[in-house]
Amino acid sequence: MDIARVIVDVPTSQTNRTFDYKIPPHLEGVVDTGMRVIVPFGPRKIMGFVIGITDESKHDRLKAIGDVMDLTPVLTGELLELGRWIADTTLCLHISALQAMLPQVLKAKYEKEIHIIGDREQLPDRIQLVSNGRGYFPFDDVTEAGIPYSVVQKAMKEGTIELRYKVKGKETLKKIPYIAPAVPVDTLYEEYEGLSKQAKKQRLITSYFIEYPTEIEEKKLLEELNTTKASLKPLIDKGTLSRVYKEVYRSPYEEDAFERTEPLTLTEEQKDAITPIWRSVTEKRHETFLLHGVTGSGKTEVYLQSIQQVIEEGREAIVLVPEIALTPQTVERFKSRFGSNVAVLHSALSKGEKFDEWRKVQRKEVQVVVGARSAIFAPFQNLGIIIIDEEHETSYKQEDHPRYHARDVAIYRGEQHDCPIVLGSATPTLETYARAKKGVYTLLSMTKRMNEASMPEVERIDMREELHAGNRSMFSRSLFDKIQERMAKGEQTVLFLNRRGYSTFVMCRDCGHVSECPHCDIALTYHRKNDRLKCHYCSYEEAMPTVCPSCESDTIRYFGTGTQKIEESLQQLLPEARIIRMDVDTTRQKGAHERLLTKFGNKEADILLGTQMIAKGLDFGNVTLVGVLAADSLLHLPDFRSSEKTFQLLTQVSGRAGRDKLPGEVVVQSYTPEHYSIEMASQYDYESFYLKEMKMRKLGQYPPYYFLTLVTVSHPNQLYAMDVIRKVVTFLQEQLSEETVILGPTPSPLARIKDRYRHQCMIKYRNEPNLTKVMKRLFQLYEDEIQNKDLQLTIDFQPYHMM
DNA sequence: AGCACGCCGACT
DNA sequence: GTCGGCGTGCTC
Repeated sequence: MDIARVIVDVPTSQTNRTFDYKIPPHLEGVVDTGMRVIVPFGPRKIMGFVIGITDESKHDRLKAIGDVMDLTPVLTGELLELGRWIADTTLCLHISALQAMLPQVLKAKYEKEIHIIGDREQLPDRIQLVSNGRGYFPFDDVTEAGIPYSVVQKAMKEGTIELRYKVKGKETLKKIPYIAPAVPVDTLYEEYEGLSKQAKKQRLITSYFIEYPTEIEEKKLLEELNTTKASLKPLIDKGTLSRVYKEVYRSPYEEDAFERTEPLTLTEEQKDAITPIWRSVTEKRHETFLLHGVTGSGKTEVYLQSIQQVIEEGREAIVLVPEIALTPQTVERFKSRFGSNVAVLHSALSKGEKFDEWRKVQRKEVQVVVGARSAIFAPFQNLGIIIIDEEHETSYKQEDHPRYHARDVAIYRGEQHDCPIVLGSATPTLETYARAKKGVYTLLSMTKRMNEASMPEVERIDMREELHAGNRSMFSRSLFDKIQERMAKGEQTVLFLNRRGYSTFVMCRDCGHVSECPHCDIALTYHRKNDRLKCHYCSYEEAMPTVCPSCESDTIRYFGTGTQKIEESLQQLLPEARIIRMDVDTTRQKGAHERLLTKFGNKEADILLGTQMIAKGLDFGNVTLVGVLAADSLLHLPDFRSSEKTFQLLTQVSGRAGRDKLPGEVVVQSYTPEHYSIEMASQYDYESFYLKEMKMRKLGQYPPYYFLTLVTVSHPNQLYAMDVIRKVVTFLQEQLSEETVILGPTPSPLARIKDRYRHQCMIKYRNEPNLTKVMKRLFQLYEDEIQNKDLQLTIDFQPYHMM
């Protein structure tokens, strides 16, 4: 058993297989599956994952593993299996699947260096110059100096220099210095006696360690004894004391800052919901639950007490929360129940912080992880439950490689660990609800809000009538009156504006010219910070024009997110109102999101005006009015899920009103208030919406009746891309069944990105058991063009965005 | 992906 | 002759 099977860190289809390496004697018993190793690969050295250990190989003349990068495996056996499964089902490279399961800092970095090994005198002058006396230096220095590679090559042949490849994978552990006595107490006494009378501080320090002969954090020691490093240094130099660095966790959340909460008494509904979950936990049985509970019905308490049960049984829990809802408020609810038994993983943490939280899991220091999508890969070995809150959120699907859906991964892991999965939502996706109705998932319903609160009354306003009545503002008369009422009573209002299309673009008012990216078919976005225009898809940037590039008029200006405009007009109508605006502009800064919410929570404002980001998780008791300014802005997008998204958003937003004792009220403005998604959302009638929408989906042959798969082809040459997609469609028509529908080929909605033309086709099918196999063959068919002709082919199973 | 190797046209 | 540009093939 001295051969390791390794997946190498070379993301291309040609190396998408294992490579065998000999385990050298000094690493025998050290190398283990799931470890990262450094291996020679051609002339260089690269990182690889050991996915198996055997005693035979088809290859003779194996190279040996260079070194290990981990002392304990970073991937468990189960995660290695999961990686293979993700690669198989989403058709991504095996290495990409493995990398996706680990924190960013564990990704290897590579350095190429030139080492001088021969006589310096014999070095070519130009290299001599670059070396500047150094024994080795980065390879890039040579390239930057404009020295041709042949010069390097020659020097290598002559034996004066050598190329060395380095793999850097040292994750940055945060270390802080501790001071400890380096000699026994008796010796400390002697040292103390030997110190001169003038060395007051040194005597003080020594006497401290005579009294407490254990290690102490350097900072604390110096503070306590009111001294500085200067007096510590001679003691360390003499060898009386020693400085040791100890690893610490970067702690984004101070543990003791959370007041502990006790489990609340469950309502009847909550009890009914939690009992089957508990049963499944104790019986160690995999089962997927859909916890369908109206906003404010206390889903979180059900999660918390389910987790409690899991912890008591000595097992572990993963809680997924949408990125946008992963606010300190959410985290606090888990931290205050389970304290330091919780690790938190989300994008707002620095890479180092994420790694530290991940390591708490790896070292079995916590039993609970709360995090966004990628937290589903937490390396627990004894999972007792996986909870996915706000199951309908689209952020659970990763949009680039690997294109996995956290829900699918959760169910896969649940099967492996024989544990339940809980999908929670007030507005489940139709796919999920349909499965619950079919009995694939177990449906648990909670229809009442806690503390007897009723759902706020919703008033639908027809903005067409407002217009007829001569009101041309963004605010209906009713909404405006109600805002004023709240202000008079000292209560608060949340105003919600759906963003449509792209945030801030630049348009000429004279000729309608819109500044677009020269490399992509998309409008440029205005960045106020440096007064420049930027492309969101490539890194293109240009200065904000002062006159229109097309007609030279000076009426060119940028159009804000809408929230800005509304803020201005609202301020005009209500000069005394204190308004907080939350959108991409005001929350770009780190921590701004939280700061604004705290401000609003402290009642330092009357109105909170914002986009999507305020739809979730806000829980302010003093908010008694919620206004939706343009409910139909999502509705007319060319997306078969637009009705569903509208329903979800309206329900979500309405749930923000009247969370506490005060009754809430909701005003929904739209130009089509009679649309079923708006009407049924205002009546909180999920069931009717579901039935109606299912009919629409059936008619349109959309999910959940049909599955979708999107195939996109891109290439710098448009004709070439079109030619390929046409052939792809022909191929698919031959390979797939009669009933399967292929739409297209068509240009993608974003027809050009980074100077690449994009064409797509959509596959709609009911039953296509061999689809993955067919798609694999499709990849093989174009392997050469992908490798050598700059062709890109992407396949997205169950796409969320049709781009 | 990188890198070597080989073939080609284009320069000092 | 040597420099750089690309196409091709390989990495245990």
